Amino acid sequence: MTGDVEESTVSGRSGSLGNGRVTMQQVAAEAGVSVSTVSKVMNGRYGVSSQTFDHVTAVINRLGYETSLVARSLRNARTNVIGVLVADFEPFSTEVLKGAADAIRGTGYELVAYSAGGRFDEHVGWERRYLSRVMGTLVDGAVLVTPTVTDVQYDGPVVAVDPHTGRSSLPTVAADNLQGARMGVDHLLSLGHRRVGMVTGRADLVSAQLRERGYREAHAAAGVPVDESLLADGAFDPEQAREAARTLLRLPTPPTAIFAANDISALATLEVAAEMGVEVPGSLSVVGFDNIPESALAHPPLTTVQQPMRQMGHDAIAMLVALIAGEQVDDTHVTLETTLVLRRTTATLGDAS
Amino acid sequence: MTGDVEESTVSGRSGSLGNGRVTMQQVAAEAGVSVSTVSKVMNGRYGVSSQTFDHVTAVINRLGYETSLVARSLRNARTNVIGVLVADFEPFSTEVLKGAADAIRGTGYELVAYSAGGRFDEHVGWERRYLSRVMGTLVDGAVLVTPTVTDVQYDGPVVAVDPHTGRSSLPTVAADNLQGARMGVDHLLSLGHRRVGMVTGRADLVSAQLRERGYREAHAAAGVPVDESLLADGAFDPEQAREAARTLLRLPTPPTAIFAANDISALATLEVAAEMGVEVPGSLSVVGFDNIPESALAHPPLTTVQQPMRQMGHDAIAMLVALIAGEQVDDTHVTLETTLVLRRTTATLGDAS
DNA sequence: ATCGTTGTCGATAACGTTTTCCATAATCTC
DNA sequence: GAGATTATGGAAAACGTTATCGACAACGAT
Repeated sequence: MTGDVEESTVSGRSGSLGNGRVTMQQVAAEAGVSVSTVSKVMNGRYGVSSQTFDHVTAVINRLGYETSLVARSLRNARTNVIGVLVADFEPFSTEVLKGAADAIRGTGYELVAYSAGGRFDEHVGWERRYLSRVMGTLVDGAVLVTPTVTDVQYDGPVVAVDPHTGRSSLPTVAADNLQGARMGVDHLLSLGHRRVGMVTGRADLVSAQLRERGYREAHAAAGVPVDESLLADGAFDPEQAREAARTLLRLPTPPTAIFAANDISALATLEVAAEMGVEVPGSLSVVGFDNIPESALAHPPLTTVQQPMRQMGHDAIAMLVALIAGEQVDDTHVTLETTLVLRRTTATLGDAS
Repeated sequence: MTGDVEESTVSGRSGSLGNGRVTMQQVAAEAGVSVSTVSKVMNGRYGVSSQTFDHVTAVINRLGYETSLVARSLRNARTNVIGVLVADFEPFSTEVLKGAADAIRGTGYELVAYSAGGRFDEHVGWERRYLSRVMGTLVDGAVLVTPTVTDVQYDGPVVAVDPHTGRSSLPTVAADNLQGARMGVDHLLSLGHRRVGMVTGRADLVSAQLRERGYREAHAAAGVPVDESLLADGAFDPEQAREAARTLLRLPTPPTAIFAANDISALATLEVAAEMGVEVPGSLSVVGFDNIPESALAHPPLTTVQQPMRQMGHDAIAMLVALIAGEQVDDTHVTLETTLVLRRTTATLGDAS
């Protein structure tokens, strides 16, 4: 009656099949029942006596049977997997991934990450092709974390986590670039700075445009006119940002503060300042945008506008799960607040410390 | 005869099916051929005239048909996907992932990353369960990048990228911890230091043991006796490493150099030195291990022993692909050389700069 | 004693491919 | 022009599940 009987019967039989894996048929044969019954046992369905349940369970364990997920997926037309497509494993997407991994817990979905491997720009439309390939066959839904996702269109359950756009045809989770930039520049202005320079970002990205707009709006709100010569193109690129910072600091009357569209750019600005012997924050205040991990380690530690990256990943998954479940999602364009992280690169104007 | 005819026939029909995706049946029906033929066209198999080939291709494009990967996998008993299991998306595993993503190109495999989401230690044996679940059903092979993979056993194509062990029952790609540690300590010794302290790592990990052994061997080779009071337990933990560094620097005759088993520990040591007013590298030289991205940003930038993380990911994939193909792999325990990255935390003994 | 009920279990048809094999039509050889 | 060869297309069986439904025994109720 008990399980001991199971243990003694047919021992090495399962190992006989070449390379393969134990199948449900084999379990059924071994247990002397039908595959239907084994299936029921595996899924805890109603309609099997506790006797046979125990018996089949014992056989399953003994044979080390694991259900074939592809067969199940084929049959059920769903995979219970959510895919996250990242352009590359850089700090931003990695943080988003962590948030997503956190949010996936308890949803019944598995999370897998696909990386385009950096070569993203080479293949325009990669996202599109990726989506048509894996959606509905490998994953039930997808989160896109790619730099230029704006033009992607897709009808299935897909949400874009977008550091660079507030809006797209896809459901989106993004940070409030405008508000963040305004806040960062406001901070500088309230410190007494009147000549605030800006290292701008890639002109084609909405995020960069919004951040510049925030810069202007902050000035307008404070009644400070914008000196156009104080804006230099950094293009979200370290090298170009360095160049932009140099341009700014070599001005006849250089700015006393610089707002960078990017932490990368802000870090570059810091380097240039150090090169030129400009004290930060003594003679120059700097504010960045993003709050990538490196910012805290810079010298001095960078004051910056933080995007809630983990939160973005989290919310994206939550929204996607709702979307897949067919629930009515009220707002498909979530905008998350940014926060100002005060560190040591800003000081009141004229303050030598 | 040409393709124009295709464009004009049946237009909106494909959109009629509820949620679904275009299937091969539909393409076949639409093109007026059998599914076999469509399959042949999709896979470029022999036995279809160029006429029908073009015709079917046109229909495929018009309907936007994509082959169902799960059905294909079920039929072929292979998925053409390789999985990488990481404990968490921290710097080390992220770098490995990049190397892997790079190596996967052109192999015909797709790469997906699974994260245990940090909660790794909570579930002992997670790797085991993961493997039995996904292997042979979602992936054809797997790379394990987990902290304590030593005890995992599995017969399928699996290779472990292991920062902490030179050997395990699984095929392994690892860095040469012994040689690296010896090199790091050697550097210190050759700079004239005679009292070299060590902040050791987690005693249960082979990597930590090897690094300590390297420390001792370097001393032996240089004919310098090891003062046991100069070893303090850092346990690969920031807090504990700080404590260890404090202990070392408060010694009656403190060390003039410290070798840390870890960059994390080295960074902690740097902090403690700053706290206590000990000049680096003026009064204290420091060498770390790993070369995580943060090290370059520390102040002063950390001299450290670099593990070739990208390379490890790359080699792991290469080996795994060979394993899956059933090729004879000569050495299943690859050990990669480490290199010393000289930055600014080391100086000759007594040199005030 | 007969007739529903319930409780168990198994046959079977999908799911969307790929592949092997067979049927036909077209072409070639003598 | 008859038989053999070659091209082309399709039928059907698998891959390993799950869900629906029907079969059957055992049982209580009338």
